[in-house]
Amino acid sequence: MNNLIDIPLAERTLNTSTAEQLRDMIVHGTLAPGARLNERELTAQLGVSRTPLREATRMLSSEGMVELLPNRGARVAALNVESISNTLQVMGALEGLAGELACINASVATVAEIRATHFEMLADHARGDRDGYFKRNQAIHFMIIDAGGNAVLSQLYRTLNAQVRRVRYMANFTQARWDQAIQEHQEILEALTRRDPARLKFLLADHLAHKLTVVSQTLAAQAVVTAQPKPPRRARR
Amino acid sequence: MNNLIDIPLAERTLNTSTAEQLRDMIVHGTLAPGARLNERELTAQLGVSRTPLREATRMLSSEGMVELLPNRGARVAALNVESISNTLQVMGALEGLAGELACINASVATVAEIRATHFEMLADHARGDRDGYFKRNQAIHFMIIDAGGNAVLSQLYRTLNAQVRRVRYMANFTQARWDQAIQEHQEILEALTRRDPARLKFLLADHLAHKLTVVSQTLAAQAVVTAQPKPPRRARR
DNA sequence: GAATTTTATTTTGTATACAATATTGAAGAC
DNA sequence: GTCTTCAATATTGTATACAAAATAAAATTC
Repeated sequence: MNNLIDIPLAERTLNTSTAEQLRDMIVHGTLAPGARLNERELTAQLGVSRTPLREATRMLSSEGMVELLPNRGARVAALNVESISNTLQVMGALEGLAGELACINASVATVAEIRATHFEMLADHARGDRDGYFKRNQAIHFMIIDAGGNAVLSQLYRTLNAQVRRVRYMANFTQARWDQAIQEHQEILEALTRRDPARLKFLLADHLAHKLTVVSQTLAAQAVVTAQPKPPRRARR
Repeated sequence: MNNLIDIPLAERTLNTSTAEQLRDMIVHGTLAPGARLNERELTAQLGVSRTPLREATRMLSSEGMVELLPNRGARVAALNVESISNTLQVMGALEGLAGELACINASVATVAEIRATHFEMLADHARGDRDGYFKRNQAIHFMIIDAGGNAVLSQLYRTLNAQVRRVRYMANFTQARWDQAIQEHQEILEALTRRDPARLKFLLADHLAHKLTVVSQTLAAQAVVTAQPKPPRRARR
């Protein structure tokens, strides 16, 4: 008989992949904050029936991506300064913990890989490649988080990070701030290399606090982003 | 026209209440760690159809309460020392943050209410009323968390707390540990009253570390708790 | 005209039907 | 006896059908 433990080789099912697609659409802004999720439209668009679509939206609601309105379906969670600030605060606490854990648990190979990615990020910075920079930057943060070896922490961090990624703060990311962020990353890498948990914790928290500043400015600038208006309905009979 | 913002007066729907029932069953151990969630059985038991039941289990999977096995449904997430230890570590980081925030944001009235509940908890301790103690204890921790004024943090803490509540660690909760916990709570209250964020953060983290010890012992003792065996199937034709 | 009621239509919530996969038990091979 | 093979059954995944609620348009009142 097959043992229950060793089976998740598994093909995925529609609810999971639909959730992934919706998450992407929300992160990329295709589904704007506050937008209603119309099941008929989305089923047509994604080519699935209502059942897996609804299961997907319910999963997203538990992740905080969408809000459920009883008898009115779901809408994309709002993106205001307060909710993002709250999220970043929590991420700061999680990064702090991850930093401490990473100092204890990170293998030499992992630190080496973080260092390598750090230099690739410096290259992106030198070239002025912002997209590249953001990718490496994310990768470094994920590696530090994962180096802690706490799966619950990693999972939670990713969920929260997706929320923050919904804010497109490129515009408010000045060259000066970029240079400063690079400097901060330099210190982060040094603290990790020296395995100095208190220092690493402080630096990561500080780094995130600066990010909060940039994101807040962005949100204040674009004020409340809402969904586009609905098209008119066709005439009766 | 009705504004979208002010509507969630709302009656709840079946998926939400079913999720609540399942969560309770899992927390109380009616659904043991590792147990498969049979849809036919559960629909009969809860009196709902498969659709809301499935939506509920999908929500629970995003909360980490159950695991989804593609084409094999869902099972209650395992309860091992590692996952609980991970969860408690994260809760510690969150409590630390909450403590700092509470020192800044808690109203005088809130602190007074926490103090009042603290004394009721002392009464429970004096009477040896463990159930009462656990309730007040939970209430105090939730009040501190909520006093921080970070809704994301509150929400996350509650989700993680539900996971930990699945461990019934009463047995390993000795009188000595109980007395010590009471002492720790005394200091926590004092730090909050003095609005000393660093101290409060330390105390809360320390308090949770002790809890981890007790929980670990419990889990080590009862080893791996698994589901009861299945009843035999009726004969063919 | 504006405000209100009524009716049509859409949208969501829930149940069920059908299809695909997994599991079980029995029959057969050895 | 144990190990395969195979068919019956159960279980899950997905689509659809039906019911209830919400929404929007039209009709009515003032």
